[in-house]
Amino acid sequence: MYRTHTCGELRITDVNKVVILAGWVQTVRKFGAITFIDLRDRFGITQLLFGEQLQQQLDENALGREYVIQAKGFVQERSNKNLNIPTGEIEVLINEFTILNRSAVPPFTITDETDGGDDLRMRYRYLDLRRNALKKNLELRYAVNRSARNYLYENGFMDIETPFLIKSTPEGARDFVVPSRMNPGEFYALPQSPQTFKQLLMVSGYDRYYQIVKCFRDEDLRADRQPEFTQIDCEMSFVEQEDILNMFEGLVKRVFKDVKGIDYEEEVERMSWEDAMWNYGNDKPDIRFEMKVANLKKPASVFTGKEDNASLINGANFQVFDSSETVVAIAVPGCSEYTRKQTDELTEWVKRPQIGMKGLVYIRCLSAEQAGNANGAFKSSVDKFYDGEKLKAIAEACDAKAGDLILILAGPEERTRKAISELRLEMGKRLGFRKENEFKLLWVLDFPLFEYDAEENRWVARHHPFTSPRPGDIEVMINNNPVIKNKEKYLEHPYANIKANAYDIVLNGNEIGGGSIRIYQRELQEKMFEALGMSKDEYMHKFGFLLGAFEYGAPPHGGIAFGFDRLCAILGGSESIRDFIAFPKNNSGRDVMLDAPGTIDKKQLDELQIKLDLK
RNA sequence: GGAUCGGUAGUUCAGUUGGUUAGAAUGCCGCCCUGUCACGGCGGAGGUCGCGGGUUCGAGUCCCGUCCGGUCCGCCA
Repeated sequence: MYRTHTCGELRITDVNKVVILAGWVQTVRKFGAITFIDLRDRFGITQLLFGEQLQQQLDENALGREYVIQAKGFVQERSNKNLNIPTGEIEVLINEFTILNRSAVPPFTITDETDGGDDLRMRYRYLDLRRNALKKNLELRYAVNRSARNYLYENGFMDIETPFLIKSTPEGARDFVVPSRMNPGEFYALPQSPQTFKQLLMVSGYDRYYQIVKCFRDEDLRADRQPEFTQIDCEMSFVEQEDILNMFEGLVKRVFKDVKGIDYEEEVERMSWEDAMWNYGNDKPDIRFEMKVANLKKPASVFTGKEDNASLINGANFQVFDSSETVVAIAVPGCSEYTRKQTDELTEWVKRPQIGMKGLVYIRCLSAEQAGNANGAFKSSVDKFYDGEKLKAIAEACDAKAGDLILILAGPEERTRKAISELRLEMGKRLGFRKENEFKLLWVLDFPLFEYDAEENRWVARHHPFTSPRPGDIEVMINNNPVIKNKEKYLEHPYANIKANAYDIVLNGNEIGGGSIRIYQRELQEKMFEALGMSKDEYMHKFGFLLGAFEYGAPPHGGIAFGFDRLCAILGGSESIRDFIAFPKNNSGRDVMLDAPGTIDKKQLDELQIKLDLK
């Protein structure tokens, strides 16, 4: 028997018990005739006390950090207690010990605040995983997993595995491919998601399917993006959007409860995609704080149902505003006393290449007290062009209050809207509005079904090609020719306004899941493929199996997929999903511990009949 | 594909306008220490300044190239 207890188990009530512990040496503290050793395993740390009679044996077999030892002794109350750890009231007075295995000196300290850099910790991931921080993350990940499975099980969902070796369907992300030895010259693709399989399962009648499943996309990485990642993939039959929203906000609430102990009682807010873009500049707004975008000017072709305030800023001979497609602003609360240095710093911030603005206009809304008069005052970087009255009108349009700092960006629609969204998030962060322990959910609905691809002059599916249009838009889709005759005026094409029967669930400004009600009729699915510019030959070749299945009684169905890694990261209060994956890849898609990917030998290539022709 | 920041002791970092023998902390090794828990004290070892080239009397420092790592843009239905 290696041990009678774990290193996190013993308490004051265990005093006088004879115990055997096994684990890793965390620290050795030697005091001449006695030695303390902190012994660590996954469950905790227990202090061992080696008395005088063992010192000679210790001198002959020096214990280094991370040595694996087994030690037998009896539990005694400490004379000096350490109330910072659960086992801190006791220690084990050791009679005998064995070194089970030695350890080389670790390249970094295995402590909560490690001295190791990212790269080093990745290369020695098996050591990094011994640290509390990563252990807590993986425990949290498992807790989310269990909570989701329990909820789905209780709601009649069934876990069904789907294959990893499937067919390449180059709509959307790039596939990872796997050569087939038995079928020379042919390749499997790894699934970007089990999308078509779960739809086929609905056709087969396996209503309420789920899977916590690896998905693969061969695209460039980010801190929150891995080439292989995990989804909670779900699908239901005989449902409409409302059923899905209820079922899966229930899932997230259950995870909050089980994992964080949070009762999320308020109703989950819902917002149209158009309102999200208009008010936040972003399709996944962080609604923990307000600071909504004020639309001072917009191009005529977008947000056709919305009104801007162009009359307030046009015609003042301020070229920047007059010549810009879009002028948007936010009123930052309580920042009217920003100094020139601070506004200059913000200007530099928006001019960084990632944001790409040419400059920043600000208006300081001084309170009566700050201005030293009864009415307050407005000080701006554009005082030359706008007098006090005009600035006041702009401030009102921005919903700014005395004491606010209005920040205004101007430029081309898409980039400027994105920039104001980034600026809003940055200011929210600086002002402490993005609280780590506050969680706010949001459904974003009514996405456009199509996006315009200027390079290929065609429509691409915003979500994926199996997403159905909103019920009212099905007719529009069927009755119109998808071909775009006038590139410049693609926004006037009927397809530009078709909305999808799709939904994203957003948590604190992060998309944690998304899904749609699917197309389940062959004719509409064919129309969709045509709309995306595919020939009949092409879509039959790629998706004939699905179209065939739709002819045999496909039920109405829809579903959702959650980004499991990202959900865990957010619940764990981290920006990076890598800390929540046991063995992640770096930002070049490499596993630096394995040094993968790697070359394969000639024999393997020959068997696959593959010849390399590297450029 | 592009931008940007970084690479100096085992590790995390500092290193001035280019100038003597490249420093600190921590870790490691040795000695001392009976109540520590970031133990303490004394001593010691430890460097191809990522790599290659260039400028210069002289390069960790400046220039060019390259490799590696971080972040971001494009991309990611």
